[in-house]
Order: sequence, then C-alpha cells, then structure tokens
Amino acid sequence: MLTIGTLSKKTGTKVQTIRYYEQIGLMPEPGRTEGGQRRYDNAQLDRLSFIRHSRQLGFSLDAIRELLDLSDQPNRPCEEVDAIARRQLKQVEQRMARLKALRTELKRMVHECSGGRTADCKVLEVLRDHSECLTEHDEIGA
Amino acid sequence: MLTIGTLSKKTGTKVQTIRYYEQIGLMPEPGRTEGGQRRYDNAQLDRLSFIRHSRQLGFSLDAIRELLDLSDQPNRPCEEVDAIARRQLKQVEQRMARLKALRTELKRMVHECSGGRTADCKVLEVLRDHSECLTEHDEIGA
DNA sequence: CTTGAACCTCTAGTAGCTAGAGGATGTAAA
DNA sequence: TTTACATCCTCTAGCTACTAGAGGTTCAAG
Repeated sequence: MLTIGTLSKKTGTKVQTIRYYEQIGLMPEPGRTEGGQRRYDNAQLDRLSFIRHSRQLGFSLDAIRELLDLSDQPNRPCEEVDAIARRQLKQVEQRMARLKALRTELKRMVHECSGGRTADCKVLEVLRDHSECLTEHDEIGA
Repeated sequence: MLTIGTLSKKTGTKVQTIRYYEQIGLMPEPGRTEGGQRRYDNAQLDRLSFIRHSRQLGFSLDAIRELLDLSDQPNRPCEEVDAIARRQLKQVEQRMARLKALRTELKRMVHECSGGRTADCKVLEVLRDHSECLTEHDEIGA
C-alpha cells in the first residue's frame, strides 16, 4: 500500500494534483487508514501513470477520461482510441503551424531592431501596425 | 468618438474583453456619456490594436503591459523592448521543440496501431508504458 | 413616443492545476 | 511512552485570459 506522497514521487505528480484528479473523478476514491489517510494499490499507480503520460503527450483531461473508459473495455474495437489520438495529433500539428508563423514574425522584429530609442524601435512599430506583418496570425491563444 | 461596439468591430476584440482589459488596468478608463456609456478616441483605438496584435503574437498580458509602458517613454533605450521580444521568441521556440517531440510520438502511436481490439491497441499500450517512448517529453503544459 | 439594438454591472464559469491556512495522523527515535 | 516532526487531511482562494448570462438601462432612428 502506497501513501499519496509515495505515489506522488513514483509518478512525478504533485500530491495536490492527485487529490484534484480524485475530486473530478479521474482517479477512483482510494482506501483509507483508520485515521483517514489515503492508501493506494498498484492498479491505481498504473492508472495515474497512464494519466500522467497522457498529459505529457498533451491530451486533455476529457480525452484522458475517454481513453481510460475505452481502456477498461478490452473487447471493443480500438477505432475510437485511434480517433482520439489522431485528433490530438492534428491539434499538435495546428499549434506547430501557428507557432511557426509567430516565430517568423518575432525573428524578423528582433532582427530589424538595431538598438536605438524606443521611439524608433522596430519591435514596437510592428506591434503598432499589423500591416507590417508578412504572415497571417489572426487567432489568439492555443 | 467610438462606442465600445464600434471599437470591438474595428479591432476584432470582444466587448467583454475590452471591459476586462479596462478592469485589469491594461486599457485606461474611457470617457462616458451622461447615461454612463463608454466613448473611445483614436488613442485608445491604437492602444487596443497594439494589445490585440501583441496577443496574436503570443505575448502575455503582463508582457504587453511592460511593452505599453516602454512605448510611452520614447527616449528610453529599446533594449528592454528587445529583451521582451527575444524572451517571447525563445518561449515560442521551446514550445515548438516540445510539440515536435509530441508529434513524433503521436505519429508513431497512430501508425503502429492496426485496428484490432482495445486490448491489443498500441496507442493504449504506449500510454501505459512510458518506456516505449523514444523522445523526451517530461514537462506538462505550455 | 416607441421600439429595439446596444449598452451597463455583476456574478460565475472555463482548464488544470497550485498554494496556503489550520489542524490531525503516522512513525521513528529518545 | 513520550515527543518530535514529516506527512497527511479539508477547505478556500488564486492563477491566465477570457467568455457567458442575468437583469436592467440608454441611445438613436422612425
């Protein structure tokens, strides 16, 4: 039986985060000692590792919930699992494309500024006037 | 004089967001009609455009606050501005590197799964066992 | 003068945690 | 056995950057 602290160390997940996952129903309620402290078994360690690894790969908690559900039903076709993974891959690729455009623009800004006063600063000038931009970067966030 | 709705359309920023920027002190308090409605001038339009464009380039609101402050002091050296931009560029590059690693891993997962039952699903297998991963992707988020 | 779009404030919600207060428990050494 | 102290507990509030909605008021055109 593992304490929450041990589980935390083994998975690299903060104690608070483990309790949070329990609260939102991603982790099951563990057993408790007489004094009320949580005690975990290996199944729960595996589950948390799965969650943790999925998070590292950028899956949302909602997606992870779906993946865990599917993982619990071994005889279903894995098309749904694949679909979730492909969706994630697509999202990652979209973000990369966006970041690439931002990098281009930022590089140009930084490059063109040759260190005078802020009044003549190319960086500020570009920020003031969108028309100086070469690439599209309309959306915000992600 | 512009209404908040007109300002919203001109900059592509939602009305609620403009009020939010005012609340956190990023936009100054505008003039008001007798009835209490906000009215903006061109300086405020410029400022909001600046904010909007900076957001599109991924700057945080805190960074934008710094940029606006510097922009208001035309005689200071623009090194600080450059530093902020370079910091942003670095962050973008870090995120890109991370996404690249994720993409590699996700592609491999999706590729190796040939559509059987979830019990044999390669995607789930990789998620269960980090050691199957080739790339590093320790951090979460960003 | 009426209508209706646009405005107002205020509260609460989103994702995915993180931090801290204030107090209880578990364990190992003295 | 007592004491020390790390770890645990619950609960609340905070973070970024908005977004949505309730319930009510103002503006401008006809």
